[in-house]
Amino acid sequence: MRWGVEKRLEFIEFRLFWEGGINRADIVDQFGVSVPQASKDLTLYEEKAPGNLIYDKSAKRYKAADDFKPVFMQPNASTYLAHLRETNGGASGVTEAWLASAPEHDALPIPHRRVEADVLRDVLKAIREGHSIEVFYQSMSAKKPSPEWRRISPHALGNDGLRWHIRAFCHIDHKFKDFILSRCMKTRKQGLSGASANDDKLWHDRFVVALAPNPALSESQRSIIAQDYEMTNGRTEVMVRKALLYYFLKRLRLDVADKLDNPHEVPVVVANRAAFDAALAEAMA
Amino acid sequence: MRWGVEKRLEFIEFRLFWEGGINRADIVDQFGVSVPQASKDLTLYEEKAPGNLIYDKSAKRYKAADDFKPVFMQPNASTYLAHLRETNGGASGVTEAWLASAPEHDALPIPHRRVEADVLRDVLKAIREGHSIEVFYQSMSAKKPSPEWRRISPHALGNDGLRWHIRAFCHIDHKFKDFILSRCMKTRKQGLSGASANDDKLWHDRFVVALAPNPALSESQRSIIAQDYEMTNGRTEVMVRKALLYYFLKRLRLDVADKLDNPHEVPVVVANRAAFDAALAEAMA
DNA sequence: GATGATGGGTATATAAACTATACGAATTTT
DNA sequence: AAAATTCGTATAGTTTATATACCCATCATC
Repeated sequence: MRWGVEKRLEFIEFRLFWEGGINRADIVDQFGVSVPQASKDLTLYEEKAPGNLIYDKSAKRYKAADDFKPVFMQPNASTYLAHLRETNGGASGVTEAWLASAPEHDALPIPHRRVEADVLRDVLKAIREGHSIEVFYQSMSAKKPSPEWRRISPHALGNDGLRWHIRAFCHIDHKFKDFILSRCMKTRKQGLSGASANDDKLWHDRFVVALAPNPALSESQRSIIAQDYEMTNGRTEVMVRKALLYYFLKRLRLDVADKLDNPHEVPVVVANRAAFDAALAEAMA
Repeated sequence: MRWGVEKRLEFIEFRLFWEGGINRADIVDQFGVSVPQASKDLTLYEEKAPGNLIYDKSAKRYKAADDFKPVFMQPNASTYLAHLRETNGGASGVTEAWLASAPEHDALPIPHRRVEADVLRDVLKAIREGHSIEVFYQSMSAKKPSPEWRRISPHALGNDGLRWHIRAFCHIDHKFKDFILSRCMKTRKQGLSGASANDDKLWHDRFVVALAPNPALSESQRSIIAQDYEMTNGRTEVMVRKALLYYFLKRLRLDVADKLDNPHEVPVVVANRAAFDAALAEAMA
């Protein structure tokens, strides 16, 4: 079966599962095929996935059968929700509007300067080809009130939950650091790499964070949290790169749990705190 | 031009821009077309976007010209980064692997129970068709140590930055509330809606949060933050639904800024704090 | 400096996919 | 009862893609 046909069948199934029904017109709109072709696609889908399709004459619409069994996709809530989130942001670029009758929804607005496509493209190239590059970077350091050109040897990208960083060797400070992608305004001439990606110990080393339900919670609440995090024996372990450990602490509000927050707002605490603090100190050095 | 052809040209352009080069083999792998067809596609691309394509005989690979000008897509860093993030999570479902030579990357792991696809599907249906539904829900309330069936009339989905909520009228408490999607284990019989979506005042009302650079920062740092957030006159305004206001506070760590964090970790503070607190109190009532 | 492997281009005949157009049937709206 | 909508399907013709074949350039290896 050709790629285009396969995609259309996948689309039919996606709509059936997530939105409950589909039309010839939906297919025509999405793929720009003719009406007879859309008919054929629906017939073909019925052939490949017998019993999934029921035509509701009254609604003039195909509906998913009660015992609907997907064959062209694995229904995955995360995927659907990711699509939904993209819908929000607008400007989708490559992605299609697979979601027609999306529910009303909203995500927390995270205000931020946007990343320049050309900058990202050049950084990706430097990572791929293993060379250094100069970025016109706005540091937060008090000594550097205006942006300046800095040579870096990038080797990876990291996301701290709110924004993306470039993980790179800094040719000025002679060590590996994070550079916030949105603070890179321009790039210019490439050069030789200043360090091997393998030498970035904090990036490659991971610390195993042990999380346990907040002891300030009642026993029944703790057991709920244990289920929520799919814990075994009241523990769950999360591998976190040492370079991301600090952000992990902040994002999950693990630092304020016992001080400020209502216990039920901080569901989990770090169980191996001593080791965690040691690893964090190492990462911050 | 047919949809399939268009997609392949878009793919060629995507790879050229973000990964710097493309091969016949890439097209064959991605779309399952024959080798001669991939050749024709590349020729066609050159026709439609003259000058973008340069064949590097030595690397045996088409490369993007220096003055590459995309015609089939708008290069958008957010889109690329969203793709990258999906790569991390695995289990992509519908999305394709447009990224071949993705850079090394990692996102902060956010541990959580996964959402059941069937539950989400049923909730979406209830929202779409405007009826109520029973969910087997694990509340955090101390009075309800084990999950129980609750009838809700959902009307929207909300994301607090870490997880998705159902925004719904609760038939037990007779008010609109958030239900954490991953804590809904099962669903069962539909019923009549208990309230109109329009009556959810906290969902529809938005509060305009005024953000300003943290005054604890130096002047030069404040101006950097102002650029970062694309502020005008040292202010930026963010519209936040009152139902999400509390999460906004927590997620941006606006509550701990002055108490716990190093100023340069909390770049912005709320400028209209009195009004903010009033709106928050209203939302929490 | 011949040899083979690899990656690209192209020609031909054939097959599959798709369009345009047309017409008929079932159902709902007016 | 008439009009509109949505489906299905048939026909003839076009476009797209395949399979197969053969040629060319570059590069690594012997």
